[in-house]
Amino acid sequence: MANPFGMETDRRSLSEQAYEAIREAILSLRLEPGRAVYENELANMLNMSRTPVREAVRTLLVEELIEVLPQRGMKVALISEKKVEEARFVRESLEVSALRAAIVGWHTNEWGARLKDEVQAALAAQRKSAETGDVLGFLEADEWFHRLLMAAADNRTLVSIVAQMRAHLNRVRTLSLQELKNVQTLIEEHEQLVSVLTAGDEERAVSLLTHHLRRLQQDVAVVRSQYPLYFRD
Amino acid sequence: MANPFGMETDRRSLSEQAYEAIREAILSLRLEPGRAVYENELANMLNMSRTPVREAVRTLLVEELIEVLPQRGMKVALISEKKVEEARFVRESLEVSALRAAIVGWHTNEWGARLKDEVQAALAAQRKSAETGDVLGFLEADEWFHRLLMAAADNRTLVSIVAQMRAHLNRVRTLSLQELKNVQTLIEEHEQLVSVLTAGDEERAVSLLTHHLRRLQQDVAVVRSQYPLYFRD
DNA sequence: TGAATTATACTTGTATTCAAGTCATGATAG
DNA sequence: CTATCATGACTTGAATACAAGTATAATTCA
Repeated sequence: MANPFGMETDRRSLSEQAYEAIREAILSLRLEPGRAVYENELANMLNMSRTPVREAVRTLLVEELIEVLPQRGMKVALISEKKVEEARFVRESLEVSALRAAIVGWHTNEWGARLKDEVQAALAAQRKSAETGDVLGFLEADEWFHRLLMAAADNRTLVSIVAQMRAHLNRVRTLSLQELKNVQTLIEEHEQLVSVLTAGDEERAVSLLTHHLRRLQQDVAVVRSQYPLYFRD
Repeated sequence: MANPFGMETDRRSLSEQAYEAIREAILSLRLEPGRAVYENELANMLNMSRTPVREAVRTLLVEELIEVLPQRGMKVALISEKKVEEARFVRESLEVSALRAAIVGWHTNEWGARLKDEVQAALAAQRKSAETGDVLGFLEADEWFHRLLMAAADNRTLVSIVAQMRAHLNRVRTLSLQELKNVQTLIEEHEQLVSVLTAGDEERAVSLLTHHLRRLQQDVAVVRSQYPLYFRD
């Protein structure tokens, strides 16, 4: 056997590894908005050639997380208020629709029981991250929670689009949560949503979720005033 | 000057050209669902090397229009009933939301006047394509019409996602429209929608649009029975 | 004869090489 | 001193070369 220690080499292609690594670096703001990056630089960082990096960049280009200036270089996309609001709008539309489609099965079918436990786990994880001040962990738990909400709608395409929208929203959220100020409110809204959902009040649930998802709109202006260099327009 | 005749060489990158060409070939069904394709084959067809083809494929992969089987080849994605319904659901959610967001300005602001003329032009184009039996032209005019509906919402992100969803829906529609049977109904629904919209009846407009967009659900089963080899699952 | 094994001819994945555009720098001509 | 034009050091874009996995055909051995 070529690999007696089971030190399994990453069997994902280098392109995928590059994609995930670069994307994560952008979303976590380790690669800050507006920063110039170069294919060679990324390739060296990731110990690979330019080829897989280029393929990863190609995907990040579609997601508008990177911009390429031909023959001049690339840069991490600046945050655009317009783009953020567009993404937020799309997310609200889809997540509300998913909630409406799923609410029937929330009680009746198999989803209900299994989901409710996991929802509690997600909430617990979020509370814990809030206590320890782990912003990144908080956002992960938040994503977990919202994914569970959508799960019952059984629409992977929808979930993946929402995830794509989240990419643009998360950079704002990461910045706005630096002081972990409003996290308590967010968690409370999650809990409220769950209780209304188990009570079966569709309209109230939709209203709560809509309100919850619009909260970001206030943050944008604040964040922009704190980090003007991260913004475009 | 190197080019005295103004024979402007395509200034788009080869990657982009490849992407558009391959995508168009898939959507028009010239590359039929399930057909095996190879990077070399496509590169030869397009008179370029594998490199730009690979970059194009990378994007088509994200859109789920192509599948790659490592070290074995690629194939044009089969039509999936599940995927089609997921895409249709997403489209309905977004297009309805856009309509609701835009309906206010349909009368009042600048959009109204400019749009209405173009809407009539789009409808005319659609009627003409219906007469001449031009399926591809019909779908293009249809897309034009729906783009105009969404335009007033001023959300490019939303429009681009709907366009992505349309890719999966269009293959079904292209097949179902081969006999140009229901086109009259579709056009009439468009006209109705416009008149209700100018009348300012939001709820009725939403109801009409929803109904219009759900029409595809019936077609899928019919198309599948006619072209079973194009389907997965 | 038949099953296991080795060639072989494909494929995609990745690295490397070459081409061509951009920009800053500095020499050069006026 | 100023404006213009080479020059060179970058960049991304694209082509080619090489590596490695897969499936099929050919071959060997029992």
